[in-house]
Amino acid sequence: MCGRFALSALLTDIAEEFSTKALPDRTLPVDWNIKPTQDIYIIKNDEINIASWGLIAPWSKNSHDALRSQSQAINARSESVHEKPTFRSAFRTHRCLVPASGYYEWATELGRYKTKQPVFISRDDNKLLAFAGIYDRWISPQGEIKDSVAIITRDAVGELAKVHNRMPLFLSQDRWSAWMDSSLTDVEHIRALMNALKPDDHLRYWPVKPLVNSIRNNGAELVEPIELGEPETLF
DNA sequence: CCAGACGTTGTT
DNA sequence: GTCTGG
DNA sequence: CCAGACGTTGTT
DNA sequence: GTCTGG
Repeated sequence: MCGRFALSALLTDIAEEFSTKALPDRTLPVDWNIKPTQDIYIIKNDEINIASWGLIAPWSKNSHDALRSQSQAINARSESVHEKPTFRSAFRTHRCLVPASGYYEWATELGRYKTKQPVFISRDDNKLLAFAGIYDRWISPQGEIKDSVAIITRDAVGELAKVHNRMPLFLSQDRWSAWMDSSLTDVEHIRALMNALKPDDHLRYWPVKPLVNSIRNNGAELVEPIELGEPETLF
């Protein structure tokens, strides 16, 4: 799954990597502990925008409902995103990418690490990760505009399955433009874009200190590899 | 018909 | 807003 | 995702 | 134990 991530690249680097022309009207600080409901960058076609992480249910009646609903919708399952009331409209017409330097996963019972051991996952080629996302715009009764976004997940594969049974859905560069093409509304066609040949291509991971657990902690030390005394090799 | 959910994760 | 369960 | 609250009264 | 907020 994906419930915490890092983005330490500068806006100009993100723009270069995703070939975007338009930049947002403000800059977000680099952050090694990005959490749900926080503002993050999203990429839609050739522009970078800012949206709050966690999709606001379209029928939310006030800002409090909106906050609560988005805390519950930070991820959308790729298997069902096209039919869930909260997500289906955004899935049809508001697809985006979410750039990340890497993300955190907490090991689960059957994996290679002790349960709750945080692990940092990133690319082995220093490129940014591109999570598949869906966003939507919600307007409060007071007229406040809130853009929000959810990250799509799938079954974990390969090495990553030894850490956790779910992982974010990554889109390879050759699918970016089709994914972000809002004129593409055929649901089955869109769904087909989520079938990656190598869902874990270029990924690597290592255990990190539990500093990331608290949202009050931040800094590059959160992603530093650590040595674990006696790794449990169950495979 | 109205009321209440609408989401994901992991764990049992 | 729309669907499901009662 | 994890951490932290989970309650009421009266007073400022 | 479960929900909410960040």
